[in-house]
Amino acid sequence: MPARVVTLKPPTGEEAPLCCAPLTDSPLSAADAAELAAILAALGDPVRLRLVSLVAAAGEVCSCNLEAPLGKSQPTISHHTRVLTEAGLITGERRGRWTWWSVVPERLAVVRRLLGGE
Amino acid sequence: MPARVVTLKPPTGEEAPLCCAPLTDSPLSAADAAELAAILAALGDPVRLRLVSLVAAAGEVCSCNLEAPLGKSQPTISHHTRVLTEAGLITGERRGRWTWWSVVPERLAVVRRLLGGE
DNA sequence: CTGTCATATTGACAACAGTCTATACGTCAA
DNA sequence: TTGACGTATAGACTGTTGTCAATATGACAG
Repeated sequence: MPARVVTLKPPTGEEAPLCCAPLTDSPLSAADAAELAAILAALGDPVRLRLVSLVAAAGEVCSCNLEAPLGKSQPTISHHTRVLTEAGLITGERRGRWTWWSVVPERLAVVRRLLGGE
Repeated sequence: MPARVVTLKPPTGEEAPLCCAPLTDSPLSAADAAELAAILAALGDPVRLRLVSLVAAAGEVCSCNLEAPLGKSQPTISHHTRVLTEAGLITGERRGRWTWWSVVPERLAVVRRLLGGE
């Protein structure tokens, strides 16, 4: 089992404005649409959705505990964690040999709000 | 401009259970993940997102008023409206020669709830 | 019936995405 | 340093997706 704590760098330097009104209120700008679409596309895969769900429900999960429940190979899991990380939906924290993943709740909140959340 | 009102058939017969707890509370089943992912994938395209946004903001829009703001050809618009319809996110209503599109707010609400909306 | 107009469908093509095997990289223990 | 182990990357393959030109469908007007 893991031991020390070494925070990973924020994998992408992308800063997300993505702030404003729900898309049901006023037409999205092309730029906002592109950014929101990128997040939604990251969530638009069954394996990644379940991955996010597993991580969210557990609080923290290491990659080694994702392969079995998702039924995918290690490189495939690594691929999906990367996509989700680049979308800002999860973050990885390296502790020794293990990488522990957790969700970024604010990112999901952004999606909810843009989708018309009250 | 249009005239008579003839409601379109519900384009896909798919009935969506997709009911339960937010994916942040407990791991999604493979089936729920597949269905939610399909909706999110439909929203995971900039053109479709803006299309939904345009329709939602205007209440109702006919296809002929989508080509210009989205900068896509007529068949491409038709393609995207179909994808969104099959995902249950918009519905089309035929009035004479025009098809008027409107959003299905409950469908967006489903997404928000599954994404952890309170 | 015929022509016109709005929308849908078809077919084609390039680009992308999900998956795997093989391999490289980093970290810890001895 | 060396070996073992968890994770990341590279490369290849396949299936899907966004797009458009061409064509079909369906509705209204005359």
